[in-house]
Amino acid sequence: MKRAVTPSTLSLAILGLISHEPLSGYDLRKIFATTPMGHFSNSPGAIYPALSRLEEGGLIKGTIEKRETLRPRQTYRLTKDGWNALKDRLSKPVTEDDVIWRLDELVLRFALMGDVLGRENSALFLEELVSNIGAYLPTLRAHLKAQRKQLSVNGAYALEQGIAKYEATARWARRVIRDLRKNER
Amino acid sequence: MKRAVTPSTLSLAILGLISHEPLSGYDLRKIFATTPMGHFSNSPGAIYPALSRLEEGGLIKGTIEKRETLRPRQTYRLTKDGWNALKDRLSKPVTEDDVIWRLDELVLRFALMGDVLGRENSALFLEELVSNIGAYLPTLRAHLKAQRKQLSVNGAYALEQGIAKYEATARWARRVIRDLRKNER
DNA sequence: TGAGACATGTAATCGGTTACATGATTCC
DNA sequence: GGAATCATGTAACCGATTACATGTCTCA
Repeated sequence: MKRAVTPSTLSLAILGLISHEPLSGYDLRKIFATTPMGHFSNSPGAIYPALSRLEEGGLIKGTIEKRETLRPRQTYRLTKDGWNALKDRLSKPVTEDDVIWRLDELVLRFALMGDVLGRENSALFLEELVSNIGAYLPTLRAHLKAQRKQLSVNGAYALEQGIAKYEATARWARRVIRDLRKNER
Repeated sequence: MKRAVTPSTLSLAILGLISHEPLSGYDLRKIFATTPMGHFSNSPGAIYPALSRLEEGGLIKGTIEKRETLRPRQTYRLTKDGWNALKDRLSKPVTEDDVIWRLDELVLRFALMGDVLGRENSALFLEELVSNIGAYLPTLRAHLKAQRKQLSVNGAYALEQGIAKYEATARWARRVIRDLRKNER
């Protein structure tokens, strides 16, 4: 019955969106197709199998609306296990590996955690993010300095793009931390 | 004999690195493991099969060094077809889809194109990039404005991170364009 | 003589992509 | 009645991940 659910980014996005309100596969496709929500394919070949896996894993439960008609619409909602799984994935500490390999997923986690973990925990998450970026940036800068000669001209510039991207993300995070704490009530 | 080669990002990275100097699978693994070169797995299960596919496709050719010994080292170099394929992939126009879905691959293309396409073409590539980012940013800002109410607090902030990332990349590109043109000789 | 770097591969598994397939409902 | 939108799915294929497997060479 219970099937292990692979913690893919897509499954996290689905859990997060469904936690907000019950959604059908078609709804999810529309969200991915028409909003800048992460970068997920809106192809049925990705979404419907993912929903099946989540349901087999016991994290979501589908209910058929408008039974009677053929081509019924099925909306999914989180089960208790699903809530726990979502909370776990959103609460994981931020690692330097996340910063290097999965920055987009970290931003997705932040986008989804508001309702689940609250404002102050969101701010703490961003503080972790800033601190990990702060730890990684010197590595990047050192690499640029040490390898300048071996790197091609364009290669060195590309590295600078990576550095600029992280600096911009850290600036954004610091600004949002202030905002979240200021508008606290 | 000739096998179609899927244009994955990994295959582009391999072609680009090999174009610079002949490399073995182990060399590639080391580069992916120890430098901030794109975000590629250094696992043998990804690299050796990719090399095989490229060789079957006639884009690269391996030569065994130190034959005699067991565990010989094999380095690969581009064939004429490989050069053409690399040039083609680096010369493709920048689309808005690339900007939305494959920004990292665009930066990789820039990093690799110096020797192949030259300085002025690199600058032209960045101009295309800047112009496509310029076309996409208003869409993103409009979405933020229009959806502000529907979006969760964190969701709106996350969108702002996306905007900040693109702005930083555009700033970087404009600076590099000036640099490339200034240091021209 | 043992650790660690050098060096290349395979096998099972799995998620995503692409393409295909089907049918209902709504609106002009 | 035809187009567009709503709505769900399957099948073939393929590349990446993970884990396993093997053996060499160098140096302390």
